[in-house]
Amino acid sequence: MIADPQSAFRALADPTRRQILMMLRRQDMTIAQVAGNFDMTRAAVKKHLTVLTDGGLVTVRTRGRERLNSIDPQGMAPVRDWLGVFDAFWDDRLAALKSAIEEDSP
Amino acid sequence: MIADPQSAFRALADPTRRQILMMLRRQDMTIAQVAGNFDMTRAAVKKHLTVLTDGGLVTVRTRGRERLNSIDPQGMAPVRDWLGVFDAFWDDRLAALKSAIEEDSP
DNA sequence: CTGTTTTGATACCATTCGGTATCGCAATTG
DNA sequence: CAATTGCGATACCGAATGGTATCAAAACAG
Repeated sequence: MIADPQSAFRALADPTRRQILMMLRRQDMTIAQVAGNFDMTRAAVKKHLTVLTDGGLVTVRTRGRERLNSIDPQGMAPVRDWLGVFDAFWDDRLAALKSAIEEDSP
Repeated sequence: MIADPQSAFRALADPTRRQILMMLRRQDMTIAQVAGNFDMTRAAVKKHLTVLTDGGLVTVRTRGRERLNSIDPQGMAPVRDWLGVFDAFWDDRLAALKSAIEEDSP
């Protein structure tokens, strides 16, 4: 049984959130730091970060009055697992294509 | 340069659409066939299929008055490519975690 | 040709979503 | 203590989204 990927897929569907993930890849950041890189209010960024944490892609740890956001390395596992189902599909398709070609040219 | 994954991520964000992809994995289907597996109107399913084709995940071919929907094997490439950027990140993180643990318990 | 079937297109509705404005709270700093 | 700083929470707004109902068009059957 694999985890429900819905919240993760939902989190990845917004370009701003994917951009935030790209930023967090380099270093952990506070909300204010993240917001400094966007033309939107801190509250809006906070909402995006909430969606990302709900999706399991980001974790938060408190340090004094700061809240550091970091990527959760395990977060994309449900997404990868779901997409992995299609690997077999690709293989099947290609195999079918291959045998079709082989039967065409005996 | 990799393709913009926005439309594909958008398409994958809805559970109904992911379910449709799972169904199309087994066989190509008309809109009516797909709609037969859901408790919603054909028009609603048609909208989902439009989002899926916009995302490059599904292609349509006309056969008589039927419109057969099939999965596009190349459609998920932009998504995979985008996610791939985080592979190196995972490795780095896990390596850092591993060495941190090893340094903690000698 | 007439009627049925499969589909596309549109108008419309309720909900969700991305965003701002604003308030209040906790932690540092003077 | 008071002032500042960083953050969370909420109410509110416009736009997008998921869904229905409905109509028109194309392809096949009789």
